[in-house]
Amino acid sequence: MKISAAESVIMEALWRESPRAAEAIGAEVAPGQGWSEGTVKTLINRLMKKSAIAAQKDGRRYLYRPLLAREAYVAAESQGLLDRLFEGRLAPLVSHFSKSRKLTPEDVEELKRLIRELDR
Amino acid sequence: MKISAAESVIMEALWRESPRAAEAIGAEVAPGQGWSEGTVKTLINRLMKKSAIAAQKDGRRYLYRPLLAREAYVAAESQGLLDRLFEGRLAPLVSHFSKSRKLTPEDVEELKRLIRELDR
DNA sequence: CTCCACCGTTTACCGGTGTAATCGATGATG
DNA sequence: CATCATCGATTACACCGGTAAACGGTGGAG
Repeated sequence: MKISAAESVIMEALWRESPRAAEAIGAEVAPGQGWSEGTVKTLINRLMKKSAIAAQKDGRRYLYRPLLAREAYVAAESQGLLDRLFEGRLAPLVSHFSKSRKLTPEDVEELKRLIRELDR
Repeated sequence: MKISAAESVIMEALWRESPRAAEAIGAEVAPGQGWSEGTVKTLINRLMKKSAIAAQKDGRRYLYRPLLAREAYVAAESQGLLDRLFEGRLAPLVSHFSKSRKLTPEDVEELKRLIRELDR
């Protein structure tokens, strides 16, 4: 099941810390997104219907935690982008960024390090 | 204005070859997507409203061509993914792929080549 | 025991998207 | 010239997503 953009904001909050109550999630993300508490509740419910998160009772409230791992989500999204725009391959994407000069010197340094590791 | 997934199929066709008539676009993409000709027309119209493509009259029909450059579209989509999932930086994305072993030897070779070029 | 505050659930609504049928103009055909 | 086949334009409609208010149960306060 696809996670929408707004839903992913909730997921990110839970990936940062879980389990947490709806109130805590709202407190963290609602102001920045300009959301009301009601919006947070709706998104939590939709994520439960999609089985992306689960709830465990804690007294009178629920604590939520992710069922979908961030790794899996990131992998699917990234692969999707590569497939749609770069024939499924990573090198053309890197090439795109290098051409558009969006790489900081630190990026270049880290890329070099990664490549070196790949050889071992 | 945002280009939707279905619309991007039309864009890709026009990026491959333009200007072209609606019929030619449909002939190329409709069967693969399971679309009728009507669907192609609708998508073309929406892209015109979004000023992502333009039409020039050619006798009794129109020929369409992209106004939005593929480069710009790819750049926006890619940056969006990086921002949402990798703190806006490229290195973490590459790291993600290397960790999940999604890199072919050719990918690694090409990445090395790219990195070498970056130093110059 | 009663009422309230709180929390999750249900319902609402609008705009966008996927998918398509219908309409209306116009060039081609008999 | 009248009719037909074609195109693009208009309209349709259901579903999803963003945003939120209303509803309903229940634990705690008086």
